[in-house]
Amino acid sequence: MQIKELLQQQPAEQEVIVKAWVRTKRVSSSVAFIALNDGSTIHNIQAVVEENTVSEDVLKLVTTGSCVAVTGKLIASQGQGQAVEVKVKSIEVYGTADPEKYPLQPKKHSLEFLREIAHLRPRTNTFSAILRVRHALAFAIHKYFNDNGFFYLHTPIITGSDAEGAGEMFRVTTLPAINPPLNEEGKVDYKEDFFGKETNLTVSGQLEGELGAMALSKIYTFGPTFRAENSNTTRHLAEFWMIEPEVAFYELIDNMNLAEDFIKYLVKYALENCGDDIAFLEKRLLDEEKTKKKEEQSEMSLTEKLKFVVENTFERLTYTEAIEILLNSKAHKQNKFNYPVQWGIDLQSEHERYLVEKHFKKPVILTNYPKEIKAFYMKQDEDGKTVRAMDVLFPGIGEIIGGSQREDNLEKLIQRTKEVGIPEESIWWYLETRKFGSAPHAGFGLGFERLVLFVTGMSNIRDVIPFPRTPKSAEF
RNA sequence: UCCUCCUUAGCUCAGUUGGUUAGAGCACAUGACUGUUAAUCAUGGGGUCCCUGGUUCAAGCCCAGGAGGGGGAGCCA
Repeated sequence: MQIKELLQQQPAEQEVIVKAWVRTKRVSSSVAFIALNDGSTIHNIQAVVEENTVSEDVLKLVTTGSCVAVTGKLIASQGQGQAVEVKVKSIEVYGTADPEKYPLQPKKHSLEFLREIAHLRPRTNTFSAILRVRHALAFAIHKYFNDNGFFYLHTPIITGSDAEGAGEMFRVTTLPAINPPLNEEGKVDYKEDFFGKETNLTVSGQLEGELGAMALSKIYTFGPTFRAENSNTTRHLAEFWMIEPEVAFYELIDNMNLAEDFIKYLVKYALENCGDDIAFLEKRLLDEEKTKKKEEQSEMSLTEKLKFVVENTFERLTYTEAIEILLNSKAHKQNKFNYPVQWGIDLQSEHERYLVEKHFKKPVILTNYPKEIKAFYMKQDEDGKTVRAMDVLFPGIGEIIGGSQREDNLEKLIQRTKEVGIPEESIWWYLETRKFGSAPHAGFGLGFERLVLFVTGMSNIRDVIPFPRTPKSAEF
């Protein structure tokens, strides 16, 4: 039985076996207490070893980090702090952990240090809580879509199109790194490569997702995504997970409604199903906040923040309206922005942060951006200047969703590909969806780790994925 | 990639103006203690001061280069 279940049992001296890792051991002359955790819950179960039940030699091997199977009786706890505990009959040690060498101590460790021991950090309270929340959110994503008539479409991880324009790509090749075959021009001859052409890891499943939506109407993808950008920030990974719904017959407004409903559902699901873990993370956050200056401390606790998102509507406004607000802001008038504000600029983090954290103090959906700063596939507005793009901006995280209604008019789409320099033949299959039975449709990409960041209240994206891949870092 | 800060015991960090044998808390080991909650108390062991080179009678401290890490920016999800 897992500890999560055991802690909910009525203690009636029934025999139980607990297989778990030792968190701490406290010994006095006649009794020893062992805190055990198997990752099923944030809570430990306490095993009580009374004198002469377990040999000294065995008890000596029970140290922080070791793995044991404890057999005993489940009884009501005599001490404070827990309802039940295990009165130990015997202990089998599965694996020892030399206390001189085991890096996790029963004390607070810095997140930076834990990142260096990513193979062991799931054994800490903080990371096991994060991983359970991460799981719950992933499950809720599938549940939401399934319950709403969406089909899970598996888009390829290896792609032959380099036209998505979402960022630098990782090359996939079986050609030798030294002396690869060359063509007549002296360049690498990809005709000799495994796929007979240049291939990369996907930067987005969207283009293929659209193909699915043009047949199944409502699809979503949820898979790993790769960007070879040299990004060194708290919100970027080289390998991350992205959710991309794509829906036929949806226009921008439907897309916004979906995005808002979807996020609220996920946050609510976490609140309802991960209460213990979120409570733990909230406490952790509170301790951390205490070390900060007063003005930097957040006004809301983690739970309050999550409830606030669930209970309030997201602010919706156009890019043009956002620029107006920025131009009329004190920050702009007092020259506080590092980047000047003007219609046509790509909004900088400081601008987004002003809108979300200072002006509206809630999630914001920005729409109808200038076409020059957005992707070629976004549907052009009637004014010829803007496109039906939408970004969902969250406090502390920035862009959590980027999406749009797609251009469904073949001529207009071809014209845009020409303007931005994408060769038609490289995405002929994408263009054909507009040639045969085209339909209005829309979709978006949600950064999974950014969502997990928000729900857990963590601040570095490397701490919400088990094994982060970032520039110069792919250990584990 | 740019800006900025950091690197001293297993962990978190202190280390004065460059000056003898580099410190603390926690962890760990040993002992004490009839029920603890990251137990408590006592004692003890533990150091390539990130690396390379330089300045100096003398470098953890100053200078140059490099490596690793944090935070911010850009790119985006």
